[in-house]
Amino acid sequence: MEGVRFAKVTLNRPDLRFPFAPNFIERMEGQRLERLTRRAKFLQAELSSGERLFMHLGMSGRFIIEGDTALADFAHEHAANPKHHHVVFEMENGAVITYNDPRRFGFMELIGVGAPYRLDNIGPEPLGNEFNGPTLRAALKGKKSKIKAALLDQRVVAGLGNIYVCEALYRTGISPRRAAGRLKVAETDALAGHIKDVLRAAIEAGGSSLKDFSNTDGKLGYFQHSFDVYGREGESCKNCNGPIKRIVQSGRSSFFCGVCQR
DNA sequence: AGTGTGTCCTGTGTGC
DNA sequence: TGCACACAGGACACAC
Repeated sequence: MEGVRFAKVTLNRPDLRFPFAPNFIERMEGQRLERLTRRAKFLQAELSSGERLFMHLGMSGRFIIEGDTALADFAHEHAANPKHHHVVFEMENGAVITYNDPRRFGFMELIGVGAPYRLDNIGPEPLGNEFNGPTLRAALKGKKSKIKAALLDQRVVAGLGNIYVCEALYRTGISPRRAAGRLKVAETDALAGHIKDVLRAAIEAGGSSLKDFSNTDGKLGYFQHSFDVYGREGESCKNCNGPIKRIVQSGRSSFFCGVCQR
């Protein structure tokens, strides 16, 4: 899509999770997509008009790539139901990009030139140099919230979700119930390292496919087979053989080993 | 500043 | 097989 103009934009409904921006189609058609990047869990398209289109897949969103310039080997392993085709981008080079999202937890937001966006004040990318033991420690300083909630807070570190927080805490041997501001220096150092490690391993495995997640080639990821604790309630801990527990924290499941994680 | 709850939706898996 | 129900990768609003 980079360097190519939007020839035709079709909206099959007035909203996803949020309503589409006013005059969405008119503001998109004819614009060239200058750069396509990612920040946290958001895709960002910079348009030649200077406006920015942010796209979030929510939990069930996916893009389908078709047309005469589509990657030859692009194909989803499970077909999408066309009744959830909500947005279609027809590019000037013949590529057709369709956004499909059964649950409609995803969204697209078109932000005017110079206007602020909700990503402006989020934390560092976990795989970047700005995220490390000392910066994590600084972000957690004085926090009374649980470390589980703190790591899901995008202002602390951007882009971690429920799965990888559970896995990183297990690898570090830290209970999800610990107060975030009371971790020791050695613990925040180790935690930052394990966060990077688990993300790198997951990316290497093509991501985690719980239901129908696909990576950017449309292929299923397989990191779910490498989970140590996520979704493994009642199974034995790989380290101590004790049972993996599940608790609910701020409405989300936390999986952990009560013996290894303190 | 925290925590907990509810909300937006549909699809899937489980248990009866 | 049919049905009811719990639960799901995220982010936000709101009450307390």
